Amino acid sequence: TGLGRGRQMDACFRLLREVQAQAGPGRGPDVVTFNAMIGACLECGEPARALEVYSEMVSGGVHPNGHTFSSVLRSAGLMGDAKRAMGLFQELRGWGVAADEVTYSCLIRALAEGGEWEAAFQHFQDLQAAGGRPNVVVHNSLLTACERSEQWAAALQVLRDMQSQGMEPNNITYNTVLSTLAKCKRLDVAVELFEEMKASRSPAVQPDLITYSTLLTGCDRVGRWELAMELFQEMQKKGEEADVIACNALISVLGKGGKGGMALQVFEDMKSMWMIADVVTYNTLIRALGTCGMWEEALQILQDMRDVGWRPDHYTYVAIISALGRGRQVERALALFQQAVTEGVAVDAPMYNALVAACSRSGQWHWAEREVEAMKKAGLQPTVATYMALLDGLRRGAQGDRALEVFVELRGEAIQPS
RNA sequence: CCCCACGCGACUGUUACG
Repeated sequence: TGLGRGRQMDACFRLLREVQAQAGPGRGPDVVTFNAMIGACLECGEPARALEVYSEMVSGGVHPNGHTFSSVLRSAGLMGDAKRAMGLFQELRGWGVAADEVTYSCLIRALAEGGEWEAAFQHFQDLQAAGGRPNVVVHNSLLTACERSEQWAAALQVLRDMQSQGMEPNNITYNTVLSTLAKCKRLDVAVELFEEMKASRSPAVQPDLITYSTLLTGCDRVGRWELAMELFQEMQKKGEEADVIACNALISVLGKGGKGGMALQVFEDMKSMWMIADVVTYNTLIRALGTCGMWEEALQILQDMRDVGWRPDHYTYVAIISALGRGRQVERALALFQQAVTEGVAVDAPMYNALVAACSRSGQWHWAEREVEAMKKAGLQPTVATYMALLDGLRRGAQGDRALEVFVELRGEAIQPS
């Protein structure tokens, strides 16, 4: 466990093998040993290896227990593998292990990550039907399932059910519902719920830093930067100290609102508050500036980012290429794309899409065509966004016939036109 | 033998490709 927390996976495995080598009658790795190993794999961000250890454990005749299953269910969740999670839950039954609240929260969480919100509800109801009384955490996990699958009405219903059953929702409960509403662009409902939190008599329910950040994201989704600013100030007035995540969310919403200058100001304020701007901050700011047409400033921020020692990642490149595209700076966009390749940053569809869009916006439809070809050659399937960017270029270049051909082509690739 | 202790598990926010 200690080695796992210290991200020393290899050392964990060496230790496990050592224990196995010294195994004798009544001596050797037991459930707890294996559970600790599985937990260490999770700690190190290796859910697949966690599942391998589990297989090794059961094939070695060691009986898994409840802890084992919660960990392997979490592993399946991290891999977004709902099927596997359901299979593991069956295995738990086969071993005669009792499923408790932790087991259910992990199972529901795994189903959530796999997008299987209906299955999550099904298991939740099974638990209730079996006479179980899911606790707050299990409810919150179910809400996470709603959040991931963007089921805001279901999420609200879960909250109301909790209240009518006399179960005390906590901040996490409210924040998860708010996040669902934000994702579904229901800021109106979110604000109502926020008011409900403020009016709550429960000490466990009071808007916190996460509540405010969630609302900022909600504002971002619907382009309400003024409200976002108000909320941010209200938060500070209440003594909640803004963190990097909240500032990043604020920068994002300001960018979408066309307030590049204000976004830059937030960035400056962060520095004066000794806050460490992280990679997300830089990426968000670059995107914000790009959205506002401020590509020169965006390039400057990219430089600053490097100067302070951050490595641009693929979000950075997508943001900067798209910023340059908006500024009709194709050559620069192409150069930066090349740089991404040189630096070993994974080139994916979004990056090509931004590049194709940059070509198109600059009126270089034949370059756009060339990049789409390059994309295919790289083994990447063009997406709707790719075709939209390409069609935009053909439209600008008055290439009607070619546009029709491309349209037929995309239909043939079973791409759903918007 | 009993009691106790120790070791393993769960929930919320930030950068969406056109």
